[in-house]
Amino acid sequence: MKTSESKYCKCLYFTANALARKIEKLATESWKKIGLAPSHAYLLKLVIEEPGIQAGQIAAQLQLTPSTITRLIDKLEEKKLLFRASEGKMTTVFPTQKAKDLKPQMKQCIEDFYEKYSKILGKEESQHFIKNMNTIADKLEV
Amino acid sequence: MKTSESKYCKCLYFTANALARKIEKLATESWKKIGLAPSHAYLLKLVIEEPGIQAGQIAAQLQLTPSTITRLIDKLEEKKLLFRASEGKMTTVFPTQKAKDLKPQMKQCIEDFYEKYSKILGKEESQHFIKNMNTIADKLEV
DNA sequence: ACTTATCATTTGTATATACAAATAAATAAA
DNA sequence: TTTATTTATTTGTATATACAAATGATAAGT
Repeated sequence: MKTSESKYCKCLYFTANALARKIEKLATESWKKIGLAPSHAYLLKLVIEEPGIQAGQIAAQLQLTPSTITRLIDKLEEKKLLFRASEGKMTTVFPTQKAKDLKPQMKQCIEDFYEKYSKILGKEESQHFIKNMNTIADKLEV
Repeated sequence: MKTSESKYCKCLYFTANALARKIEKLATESWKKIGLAPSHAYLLKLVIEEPGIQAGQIAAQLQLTPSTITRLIDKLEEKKLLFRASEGKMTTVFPTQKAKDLKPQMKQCIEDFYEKYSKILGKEESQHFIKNMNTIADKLEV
């Protein structure tokens, strides 16, 4: 059933969640080539771009709670894609060589995802929509 | 950090998820009065409106997988808010009296949520935005 | 210097969600 | 009528996420 045909299509909660799930699915497809869940992929990308970034900063950038970041880092550490280095009470995170080697393929996945959705939604429209979502998310900030 | 300040604010995946989480939070607040998670609340509302609705139809309406619906019904059954009645291979679901009694309070929660977000986003804008999300979700339909 | 407060991270626990496999019922094919 | 196929739901298992409490490290107050 299409979202707009659902009884709850008028509800902000329902609509936003249904949309996020569909986008998640699309993203998952694109990242499947390198066997990473989208959230893992974006965290890894961040660490590759800023080696030594602090866990707390990752949380802020990805807008996830610190505990979620701990769990994500755990998984990526298991996969030997990054490692922690403690500095006092802080935890800093670095990419492994394996992760660095993945960089071009990751870029490919991102492009793939971008192509996929802009083909469906249009380049202009999707950019505009993303901006729109950001504006609204910022307004909802507590 | 605001969504628009994140490094990933240009990414559809990231933005849609961050937004959904913020909206979830807002909705959770509104439903807290009667101690229901938003997803539970919407499922229950659906069953109250259509007593005897089939599990599969609930899944279609809420755009969740059948297994997720099973789990949600389990929880609501534990709370004595609804009950299953098997009809052959189908499962139909009915609200209990307790659920029916909650109806006015549920209405209140929905209104509260609506007031909350339209105060922040504007009535017009939020309606428009919801429509926009539906359109996009439909385009992403496989 | 010692105690207390604060801060960053992790752990314990709980929830929502999904996929794949299992089950159970209804329908079609033989 | 038995067997095979399809359909609806549930179960087993796994993931992402969060909140609250615990831990460990620094900083502040005395």
